[in-house]
Amino acid sequence: MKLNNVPESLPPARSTYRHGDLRRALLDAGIELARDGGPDAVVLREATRRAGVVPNAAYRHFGSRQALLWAVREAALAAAAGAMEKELAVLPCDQPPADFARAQVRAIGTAYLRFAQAEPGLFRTAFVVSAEGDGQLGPAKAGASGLDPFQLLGKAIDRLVDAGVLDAARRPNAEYLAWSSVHGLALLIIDGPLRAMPPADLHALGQRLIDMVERGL
Amino acid sequence: MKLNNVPESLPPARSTYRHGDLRRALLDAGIELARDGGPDAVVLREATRRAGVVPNAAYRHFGSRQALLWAVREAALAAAAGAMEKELAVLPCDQPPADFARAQVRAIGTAYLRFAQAEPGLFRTAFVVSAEGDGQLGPAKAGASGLDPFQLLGKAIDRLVDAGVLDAARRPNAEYLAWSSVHGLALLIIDGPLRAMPPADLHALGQRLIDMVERGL
DNA sequence: TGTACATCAGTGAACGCGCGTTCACTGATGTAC
DNA sequence: TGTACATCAGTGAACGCGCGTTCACTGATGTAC
Repeated sequence: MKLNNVPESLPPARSTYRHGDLRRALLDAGIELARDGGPDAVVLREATRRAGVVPNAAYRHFGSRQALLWAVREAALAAAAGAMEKELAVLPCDQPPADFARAQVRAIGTAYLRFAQAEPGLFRTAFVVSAEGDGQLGPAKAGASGLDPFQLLGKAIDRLVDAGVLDAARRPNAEYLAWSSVHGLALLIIDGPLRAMPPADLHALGQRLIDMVERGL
Repeated sequence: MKLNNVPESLPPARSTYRHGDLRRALLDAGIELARDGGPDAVVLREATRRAGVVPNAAYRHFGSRQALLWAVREAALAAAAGAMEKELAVLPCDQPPADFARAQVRAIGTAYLRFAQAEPGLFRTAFVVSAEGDGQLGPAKAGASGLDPFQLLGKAIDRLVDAGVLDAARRPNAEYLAWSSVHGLALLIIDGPLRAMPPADLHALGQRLIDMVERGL
């Protein structure tokens, strides 16, 4: 398999001196790293390696490792938002407003859980801000609708109020209650004691959790 | 301030060749590190430094860094269990069984949230198993009652069934639903978007969450 | 259309860091006689 | 009660690792004349 003189499994050596779009390549590599190992796996040197470039070349495009990590996180948030929008898009519109509003909230919760299971690394990169992140997290990036995952949830809960399903007095901070439940379950699943549960059971448990939130909110 | 010739802020140099109880000292240092920085901060070299001992001395007592981390984690779990037991102990017993059972579940949830806020580093060490932990986590260590936090929750939910508050059909896996909610909120608080919320509001939100779970279970 | 030049993306080499872990050692302790 | 000795807790020195980051550079590109 040694058709050329570069070690296999390395990206093909560039023929050009300039890369073309190194920023994009580094970001893609970073996303791949996050996908496989979560935020801690997003490492400058490995990203440059995958892009077929010398380590310090990254500094033309990202001021620091943190800057790259933030960019990856934005991509992860956008991916999560996209997953939610996709789940919302398939909902039938021809139903009573109350049912529709409820279905939207359920869809968002379901999408959150599905995303966590399908892409645990990206999920952790998007939503498990490590302690050193502090207050530095900028405005989260959006899906196609221009809304980030948290805003999507907020809007869905607003619609619950509009449809008369949720008492307006209970509205304030309700998104945090819903988010907590679904976020906690996601974590128990992706690296907690629920790791070993079969996917079908996990889905059923997720739906029970969402039932619980719907009833309890 | 240089009364002796050792750098300040270092533990006083031992006069004896043997340490006395190095294992304990390393464990204590590890717990302190976890308290300040979570599981990732539990670092062999720093623990030995704090114990006033050369780095490799640790290997007389712990086979690896992981072994120390597990010991610290057990201590953190025991601390969490202890906090729950304390919260349970102050509950008045002279109330209807249904109310009592409910109060016990609430007490456990409240203690969980309080523990997360009071000791975020230990909380993360106990309950946020990093992905590389895999299946290696042994049986969790216990509080005074001999039960770990999860078992305490399980028993409390059993009592909910016994008291007729929770339908037996809903019992299976119910602890995971409750745990998810409270676990998620704890994480949103200790290193999520709720970091900045005033403690009083956080407590209120926690109680609303527990209300939600109680109603929705 | 052709040439001089400024720009700046990627190179090459090196830095200091702290980590986990291994090796052969030394010297205080407690036990057997 | 005193001495020889085995045990094994802690020492000293070193290893290799991968990381983020800085420096002075080089050479392809695109623009101005």
